[in-house]
Amino acid sequence: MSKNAEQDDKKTLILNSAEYIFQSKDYHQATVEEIAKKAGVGKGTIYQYFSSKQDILQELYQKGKDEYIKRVNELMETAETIAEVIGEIISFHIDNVSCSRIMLRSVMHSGDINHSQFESSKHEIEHIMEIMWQKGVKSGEIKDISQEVFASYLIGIMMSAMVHMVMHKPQLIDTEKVKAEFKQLAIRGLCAK
Amino acid sequence: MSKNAEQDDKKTLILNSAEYIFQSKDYHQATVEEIAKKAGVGKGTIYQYFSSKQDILQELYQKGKDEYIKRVNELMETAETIAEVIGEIISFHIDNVSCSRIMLRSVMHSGDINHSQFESSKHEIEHIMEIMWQKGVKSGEIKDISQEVFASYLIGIMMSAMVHMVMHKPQLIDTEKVKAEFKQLAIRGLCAK
Amino acid sequence: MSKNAEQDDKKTLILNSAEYIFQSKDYHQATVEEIAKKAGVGKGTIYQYFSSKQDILQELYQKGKDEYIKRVNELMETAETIAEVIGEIISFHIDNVSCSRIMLRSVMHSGDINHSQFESSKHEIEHIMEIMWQKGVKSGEIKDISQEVFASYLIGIMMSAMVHMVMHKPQLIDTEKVKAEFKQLAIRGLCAK
Amino acid sequence: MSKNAEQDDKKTLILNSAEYIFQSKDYHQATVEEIAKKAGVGKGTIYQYFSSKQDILQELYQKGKDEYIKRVNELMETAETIAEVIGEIISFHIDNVSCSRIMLRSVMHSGDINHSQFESSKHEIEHIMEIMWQKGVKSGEIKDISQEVFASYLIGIMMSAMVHMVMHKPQLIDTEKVKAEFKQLAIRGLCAK
DNA sequence: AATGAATGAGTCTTCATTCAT
DNA sequence: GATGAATGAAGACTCATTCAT
Repeated sequence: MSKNAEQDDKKTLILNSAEYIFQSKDYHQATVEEIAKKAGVGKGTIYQYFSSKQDILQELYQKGKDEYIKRVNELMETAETIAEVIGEIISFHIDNVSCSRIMLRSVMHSGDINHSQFESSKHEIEHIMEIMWQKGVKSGEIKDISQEVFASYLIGIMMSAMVHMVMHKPQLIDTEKVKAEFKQLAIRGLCAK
Repeated sequence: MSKNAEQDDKKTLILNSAEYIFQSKDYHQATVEEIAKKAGVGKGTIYQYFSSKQDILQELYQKGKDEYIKRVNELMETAETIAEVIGEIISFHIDNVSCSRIMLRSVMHSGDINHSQFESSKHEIEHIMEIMWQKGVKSGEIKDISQEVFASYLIGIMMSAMVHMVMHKPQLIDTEKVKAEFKQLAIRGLCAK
Repeated sequence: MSKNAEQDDKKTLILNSAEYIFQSKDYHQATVEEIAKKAGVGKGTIYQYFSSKQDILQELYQKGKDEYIKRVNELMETAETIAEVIGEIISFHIDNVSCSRIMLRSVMHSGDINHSQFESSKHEIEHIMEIMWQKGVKSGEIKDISQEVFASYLIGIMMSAMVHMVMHKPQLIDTEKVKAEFKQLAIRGLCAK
Repeated sequence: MSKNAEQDDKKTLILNSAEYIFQSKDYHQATVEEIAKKAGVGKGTIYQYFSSKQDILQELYQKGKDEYIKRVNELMETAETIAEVIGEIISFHIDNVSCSRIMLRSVMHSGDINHSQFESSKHEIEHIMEIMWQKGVKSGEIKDISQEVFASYLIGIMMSAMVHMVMHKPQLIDTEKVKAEFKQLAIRGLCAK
């Protein structure tokens, strides 16, 4: 394995550890030491891969958002209707709770995330949603919903799916049934018959 | 003004100041000194009305939740259909962004709020949603949505509304138009024709 | 009752309250509020009779010491032998534990007491002990003990008595028996046969 | 020097610094910052070796008491008479003023020391004094002093030796002469002829 | 004169970050 | 490169003291 690959491995290791810790703890409640311990490295090592604690959150957020955007773009290319796209996005959120959680946190304490970075990814997400909205309007699926409300609504549905997963014990949830219900709700709301 | 009223005034003053600060800042990012300064009182004064920083958050949360439950109960008594109830709830959230924000924060860092208090109010909210759901099922408005998903969805709509208010500059929003759109989305999603 | 007498009463009230509190608590652990509450007066009232918290301790110490010096001087005039004087002093300490306690505290954290005041009362006590020592040497009761050690020893005996009273539950102590034993110890030690 | 030894060194360094500070200041008057400065380390370093300010006092007390008990036990094994033991203990106290001081403080503000720890060491000391008393009674040295008073007396003598050292400038004291006098006093008091 | 609400200086304690090994 | 001991800035909280009523 090359030098570079090794480095990437350790960085990923720390990032995964941070993701795990941030799942149960606030950014301010999680300590760098804790993240280091979970990753099985020394506290100082963290600072060889990240310039600060903030930076870990930034990269985590960036990574999550990039994967997300990529995924949604793929969906948009293959899907016929936006009903289908929305259905897939909801599935994605239910299957990847931790990803949603990070994104949700970002909205809440955007203070912890570099402002300009937050703004730029906000635009990125708004852009993708604009495209979805245009597609829906063109296909006749969306009739009476403004672009702005469409975007907020979609985010809210994702949040509610996430809240659902967080509030109920995972083992008691029939994931497939929940996915189906949420899809129906979302699509029925958006797409006027 | 009586002694008691004065005391309530100062407590309310601090509570309002805290509410304002917590709007733009995380619990951990907001400092007691900051809250005091915003309220125009000394640091020590805070501790005459609250036992700790946590206590401020608790009371804020409690107050917000109590007002909310009271409001929803009132709505349920007067409204004819749950469509109407839901419409009013959405209006409420759009008009009282800070209230939603506090509630949303509670879900995110429930760690900052006394656990048993959080659990008990979770039950309270679940209970009220159960009643709404039953009402909707009885009236035939809700047909194919399970109670759990109904609750999560409703929370999601509220979040959507909140996200919308947070993401866009208040002065650029046509509040009444936004309300109408969100109501339509919610009711169309929930209430099968 | 005259104005002056009333004033003295309230001052004494506070002083007694402070004495009671300082019995179970350190100077720094006892709060002014606590002393006020015990005395049944407002916190602010304390500052009408004392310039500071320190001042309360000073006066308490002064009062205790003055009473003590007065008492010992009386004893010296009436007693025939210093054995008798010492016996009476020990009785006094066993009967007035709180007084001893204050004095002992003074030695320990002399930092809490105004330095020059402490020095001056130290001299006062040394002076009275010098007189006792001279009396004992003259009467032949003391033969081979230097004046300095005599003073320290006497203080030690008092401390012993106090420690005894502090360490054992008061109700389990046969006060008269304890007095007799301590007297015997002290006199036998000091007064060579 | 090994890692472990280094660590012990720094802990000891802090402990010594604290011992020095507590000599002239009350527990509450001494600040952690002061202890750190005296030890030549940062404030934060203290908390790598001690969990709290209290913990420093506890360890200091524990250490002093352990050394003391060990020393007295050694003396009891080698000494022929308890007169000899007592003499040695007095010498020890005069030579180790700071140790006595810590012990004396413990009696005074036992509130600053963990209660159960205080109780357990009280029993330890009482136990050792019980053995001394039994030895003295068996050898005929102690005739008419009860065990409880014997213990208090011995503690008092130690205190008086300590007070003597504290009250007089060290350089003006003829240590050997003082030791001899205190021994004579103590033994003559306890051991009836 | 009496009060207690208001205050902020002073403390302990935490934790992100640095740096010598 | 990896480490974790050392650090001090920052923050919650206490309490003696003041002062308006």
